Amino acid sequence: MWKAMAEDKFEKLIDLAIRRGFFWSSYEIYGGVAGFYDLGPLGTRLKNNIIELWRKHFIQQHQEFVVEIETPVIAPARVFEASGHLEHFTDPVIECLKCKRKYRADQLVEELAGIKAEGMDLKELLEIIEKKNIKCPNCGGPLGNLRYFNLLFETYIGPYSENKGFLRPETAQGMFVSFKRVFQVMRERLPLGIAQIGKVARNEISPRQSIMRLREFTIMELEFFYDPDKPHCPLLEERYSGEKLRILTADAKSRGEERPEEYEALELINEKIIKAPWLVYWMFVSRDFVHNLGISFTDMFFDEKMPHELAHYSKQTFDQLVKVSRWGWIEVSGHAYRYDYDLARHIEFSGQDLAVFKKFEKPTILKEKKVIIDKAGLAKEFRSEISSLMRILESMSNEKLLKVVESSTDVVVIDKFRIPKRYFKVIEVEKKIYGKKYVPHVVEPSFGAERLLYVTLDHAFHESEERVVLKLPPYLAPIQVAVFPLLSRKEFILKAREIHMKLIREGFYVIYDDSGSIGRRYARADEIGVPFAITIDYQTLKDNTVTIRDRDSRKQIRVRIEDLSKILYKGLKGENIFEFV
RNA sequence: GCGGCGGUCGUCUAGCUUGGACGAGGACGCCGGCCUUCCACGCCGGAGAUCCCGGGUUCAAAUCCCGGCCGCCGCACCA
Repeated sequence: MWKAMAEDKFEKLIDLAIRRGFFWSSYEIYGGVAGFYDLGPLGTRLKNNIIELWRKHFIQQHQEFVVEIETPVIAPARVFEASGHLEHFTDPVIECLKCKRKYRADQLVEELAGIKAEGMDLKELLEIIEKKNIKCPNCGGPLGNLRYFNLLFETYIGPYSENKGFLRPETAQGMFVSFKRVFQVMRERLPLGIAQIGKVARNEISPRQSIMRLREFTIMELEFFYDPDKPHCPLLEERYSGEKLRILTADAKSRGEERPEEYEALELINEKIIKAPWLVYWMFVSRDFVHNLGISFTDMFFDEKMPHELAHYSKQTFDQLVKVSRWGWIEVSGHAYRYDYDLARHIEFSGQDLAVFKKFEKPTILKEKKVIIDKAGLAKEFRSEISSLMRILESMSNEKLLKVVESSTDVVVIDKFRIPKRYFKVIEVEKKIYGKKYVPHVVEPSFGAERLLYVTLDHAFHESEERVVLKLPPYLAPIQVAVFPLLSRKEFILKAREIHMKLIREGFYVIYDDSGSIGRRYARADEIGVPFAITIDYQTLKDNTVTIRDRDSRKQIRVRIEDLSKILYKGLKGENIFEFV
C-alpha cells in the first residue's frame, strides 16, 4: 500500500515536472540520451534559488575565510594523473579480499590466463577469473570486488591529438591546482575555504533514476584547507554545542546496525568518531542547509562509508542521505576528509611548492653539532689527493660526517683515506628556526545540485482533494507571486495589470492569469508552488486593498496596495504574514 | 552491460490477442467566445497524433517479425 502510493507520487511528480517545465529528458526530438536532462523555466529558477541558498550557508555566512572561484571544465590529462582519477577511473579493478591489494583485472587476465582481455566487460572478466581460478599474485588470496573506473569524458585540446584533455568529474581539482594563488590573494591565512559551483561530467555506465543520476550535472563544493597541527574548530562549539547529528557509522554498520544514531558535536570529536573537527562543523552546516530546503531532520542522516568503499583520496567519508518517495535513501552530498592527498599529489606531479609556510610566534632555537674541517691542514697532509678527498667530504651530510667523526678515536676512516682526528673539530651551533612548511589538510563537503532539486520537489509535493500543491519554502519558489482579477472584466483586468507591473518593477517574480475560474487559477499556481496569490476584487476598486492568499492554508488577508511589497517581502523570507495581521 | 516489461495528441489513456470500416476514440490541459464576486467540477466552439525510429512480412500494419533508441524493474556497477 505504502509503496504503491509512493510510486504513484513519483510518477505524478515527473509528470508535473515535464508538464509545467521543471525538467525533461534532453534531445527529446532525437529520441533522448540517457543521463542528460534539460531544466525548464521553473527548474532553472528553482535550481538557481537552491544554489543561492547554498552560497548563503557556505560562503556568505563564512565570508571572512571562505571564497568562491571559477575554473575550467576541461583540464589537461596531467591534472587527472596527479589527482589519481585517471588511474582510479579508467580500468576494471579487482582486489584481493585477503591482502587488499588491487589489480587491473584485464592485466591479470592477460598475464595469468594468457587471454587478450582489453575491452572485455566485467562479466567476461569475472567468468575468466573464476574459470581459470585466478588468485592474488601477492598472497594467493581470493579475488573479488570487481569494479569499473571509467567515468572520465575524454577530449582533445587544440588540433593535436596527443594533447589529451578530460572533462572534470568534480570541481575540486580546480581549487587544489589554484590553491597557492587563492591562498596568496587571501593574504596567506588559514583556515581557508575555496568554493566552486559548476558543471561536471561523468560518463556513467548506466544512468537511471531520472534526474538523480546524470552524466552532466552541477556540483557545489567547498575545499576547506587548515593546519593539521591546529585541527580545532572554534565555530563548532560556538554554534553547535549540544546539537546533534544523525549518523550511521561504519563501526555500527560492521556490527550489523542499520539505523542511524544521534551524536553530539563534541562527542563526535572527543570520541574521534569523525577524524576532523572541521568536517563535523561543515556537516552541521549541511544539515541546516538541507533542512532549509524543506526536509525535516528525521528525513536525513549521514552514512559513513566503509573503509573499502572510500575513494582513493579519502581518509573518511560520510554521505548525507535524504529520504525520497521512490528510492528510499539517496545521497545528496558527500563529506570527505581528503587529508593532504590532493595537494601532495599536485606538488609531486607539478614540481611546484604548494606547501604553506607557517611563521612561529617566536623563532625556536635549535642546538646543533657541526663538524668543522681544517681544510688548510688537510691540504698539507694529503697534498695531491686533496681534491678527491674534498669532493668526498663535501658530498657527505653534516649528520653523516658527525657520526663517523664521533665514533672514531684517533683516525677517521673515510673511503680509502685515513685522516687524523685532529683535522676535525665538533662545535655546537645555535640555529634559529622562524617557521616551518607544511601541506594543509582538506575537508570537503560536496553537493549535487540536481539531486537537491529533486529532493526539494519530492518533499514539497503534496496532494489534497485531487489537487497538487508544491509546498516549497517561499524563498525557493520559482514564481513568488500570482496576480488574479477576480472577474475577467475590464476594470478588474486593468487594476490587476497595474499591480502586476508594479510588483515586477519592484523585483518580484510574478505571473498574471485571468483565464478560467478563480479556483482554477489558484490551483494552477499551487501546482508550481507560488506561495502568494493576490486577488483584485470589488473592494479593490473601492478602497485600494487586495487580498493575499496563502498557498498552504488557503487563508486570505486583506492589505493596502501600498503595503503589498513590504508584506510580500517578509513572507518570502519565510516569516508568517498571516498571523499578526 | 545482461534479463523482463513497456513506448498512441502537451498529459493520461482506448484500440494491439484474432491486421481491413482507425480519415486513430475519450478525458484532462491548451486557445477563442459567453456566463459569473473567491478555490480546478456553468455553457459553446477550436487547434492539437508522421501511432518512438529504421527495416521486413502483407493487397493492406498502431496491430505481426527483426534491429535500434528511450523509459521502468531486477542483476551488475555507482565520485
